[in-house]
Amino acid sequence: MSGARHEPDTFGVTADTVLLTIRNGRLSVLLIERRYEPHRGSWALPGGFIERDEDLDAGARRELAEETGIDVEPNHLEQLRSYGAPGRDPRRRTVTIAYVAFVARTPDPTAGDDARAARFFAVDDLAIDDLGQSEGTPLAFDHARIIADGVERARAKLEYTTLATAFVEDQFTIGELRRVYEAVWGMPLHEANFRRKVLGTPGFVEPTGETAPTDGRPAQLYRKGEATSLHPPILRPT
Amino acid sequence: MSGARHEPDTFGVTADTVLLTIRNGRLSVLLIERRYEPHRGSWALPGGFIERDEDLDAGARRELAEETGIDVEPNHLEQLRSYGAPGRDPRRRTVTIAYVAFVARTPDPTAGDDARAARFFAVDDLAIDDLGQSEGTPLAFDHARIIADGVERARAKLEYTTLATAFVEDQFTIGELRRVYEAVWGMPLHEANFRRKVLGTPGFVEPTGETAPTDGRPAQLYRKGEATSLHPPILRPT
DNA sequence: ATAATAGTGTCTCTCAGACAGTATGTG
DNA sequence: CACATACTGTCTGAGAGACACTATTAT
Repeated sequence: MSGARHEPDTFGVTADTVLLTIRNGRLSVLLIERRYEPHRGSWALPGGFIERDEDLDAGARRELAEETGIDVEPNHLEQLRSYGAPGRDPRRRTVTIAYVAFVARTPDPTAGDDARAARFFAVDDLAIDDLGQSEGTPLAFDHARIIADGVERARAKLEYTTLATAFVEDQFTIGELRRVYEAVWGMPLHEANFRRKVLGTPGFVEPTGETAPTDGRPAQLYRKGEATSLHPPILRPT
Repeated sequence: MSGARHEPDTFGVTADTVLLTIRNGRLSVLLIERRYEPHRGSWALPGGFIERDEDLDAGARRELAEETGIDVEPNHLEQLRSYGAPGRDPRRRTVTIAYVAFVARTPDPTAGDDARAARFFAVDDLAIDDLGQSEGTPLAFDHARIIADGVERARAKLEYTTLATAFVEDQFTIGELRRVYEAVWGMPLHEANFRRKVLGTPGFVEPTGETAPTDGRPAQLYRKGEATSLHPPILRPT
């Protein structure tokens, strides 16, 4: 960090959150429709300016709750990365600290003051290309790029952590867990091998002894185990 | 991001870089001794305030060069994460965007204006504990934690990317590459299996046809291949 | 009965780890 | 020669992918 020779330039600092969940079997992200300029009427990530004495994580959580009514546990929120290109916000120089959150089913979002609407979009429908541009719904700022980076974080973390359990209810079946992987990775998985890998990874899941009805044979219910990282990892098929 | 209802608080934004290299077979980080308050006389990461119309990456690179005389290629610099706890800088509210850089041998650093000295420290000698506190050299701000996070990034990236080639010269032997892994991971690797894995990963390295003398039989020289990610990964032994 | 999903058993191929042995330089 | 490092060959065990088969529900 620099010495005190000249007064440093000032920035606005925002926190924007990529909240991901599975809706109707599809990986989905929570967006708001902006009520104010800039990008009024565009869809954007929920977020806003960090306050003077507020921790970054707390600010992300507060803004998410204010704009969408959804409150996430602090440990379900993790920093993604920061975006601060000059000109990314036409008002003034800003840096945004992007967060990702992974949740199971939530209550329907309710639009807060700064938002005209708040709802989930299936990530596929946004059709974000390699350059971080959405070919579907136009997104505010550089939020298409941020969403793409957040989705890639989720895809990578499924491989070597127990993140998938964040997307399902407290009790869940192996089939439900598999459908999380399939939704996030966007590909079908081999059912029998998936089961063998999950049950063969100590601490990933624990049986509860209960069963749940399905469209076929009822399934054993499990809950999240103590492990947080997977050894060995469950790798994406090539 | 919030609407325009109230004027947002302002932050100073800095970029600090964890520049890692291998010196004397040990993973080492470049630090400067601070000339000015706060933390005058403490060792710190090179970095400083981002300027008004400057991209974050460019600011990190500029500050690194100003304070240490070391200029890194932009593609050898990647964002680590941001740190912005209230009170982390006693002067004013700041957020720092931390970067990591991975380089082969560099010219010796030369202390710039804000630094009384600049030199490399073996990461082990800093003895950073799980809480991100250095038990050896006292470090300014939250830089011990940032260094620990940067080192963990390097350790993780060796597994699934060709990052190791950034730590060696343009031409290198398999033994040199193995010693990079050993220095970063802090453990000896099985020589024959390491060779088999590296040569069996398409695009990791390409033979040059030349040889280099060693303390034993001369070794084939290789250069970096086209691959950037490793399939399959080279996993850390348990 | 069929359809649908849960769950088991097993074969094969790849690959990591381990180890033995050979090759080629220096002192 | 001994010594050091580079390099090769091969065995074994773990695990991924593929497939066949059985189990248990609803309709």
